[in-house]
Amino acid sequence: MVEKSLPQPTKPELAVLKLLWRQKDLSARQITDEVAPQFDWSYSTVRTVLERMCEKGLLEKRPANGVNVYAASVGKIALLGDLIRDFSDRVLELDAAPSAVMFADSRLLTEEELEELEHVLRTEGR
Amino acid sequence: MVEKSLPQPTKPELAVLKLLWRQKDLSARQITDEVAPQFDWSYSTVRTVLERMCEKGLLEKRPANGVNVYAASVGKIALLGDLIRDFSDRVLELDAAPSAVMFADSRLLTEEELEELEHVLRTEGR
DNA sequence: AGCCCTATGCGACAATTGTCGCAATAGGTA
DNA sequence: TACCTATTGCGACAATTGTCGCATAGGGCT
Repeated sequence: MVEKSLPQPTKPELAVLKLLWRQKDLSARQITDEVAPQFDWSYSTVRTVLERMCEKGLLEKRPANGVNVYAASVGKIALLGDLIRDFSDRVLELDAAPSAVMFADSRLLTEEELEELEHVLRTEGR
Repeated sequence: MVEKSLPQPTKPELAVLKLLWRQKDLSARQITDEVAPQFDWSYSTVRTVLERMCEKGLLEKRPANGVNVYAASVGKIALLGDLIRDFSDRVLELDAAPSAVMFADSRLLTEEELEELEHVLRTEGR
């Protein structure tokens, strides 16, 4: 099967994704309220970023209740797996991707997700 | 003391740094021979990247034997420490930076360097 | 001294990212 | 229905990165 390579998100893009992994279908306004403070961004800026993320296939936009809401279109585990592999490979030059137990206390992952991640790191291995 | 924040190198920049950590004072030609194949870059491109890295303070250029040679001006451990902290913090949202034993089989580090890294990860912690 | 090859300094251009503002429109409310 | 406010679709511009090519200056060899 074809391995689609996820685009590597920039810092703000990752922040948006994290938010949308927690709560999906948020409006631009809601997203702004959450992430703009951290980056010191205006509403306009956030909207542009959202738009571009849609073009890149990171998000999906859908009208609901009169406003557009956004949802992540890449999975959390899949993307994290990719990022971890890239980091361990390209930056650290490790022979094997680290085991997911290393991330046990990550605020991003539940128990199940951790196992899923472990699996991804093993199989998609390389 | 002032903590100077190292610039985050791009992928090709990191590749150049890795090379120069192994062998310092290489000419643009030598660097090209090493890294260009991986990125499929021309000599010109590599030179531009080197020049820009100097401007950013990642490298230093010095004439030697009639040609310019480049050397890394950021330390390997310092930069890796920064990258690891950023990744564990911003991407993985771990409470504590991982211990360096995790990188024991990194092709980049000797025993001593590993200890040094451990130290950096502990102290500069946060 | 003259020539040739290589290195260097510079300039150029496209794509991506960071960062907004504006004019028009759609929804909700008086 | 008329108005007010929030949303949207666009367009714009600067900085960074990716990606070279060219014209000139330097060194070494004959």
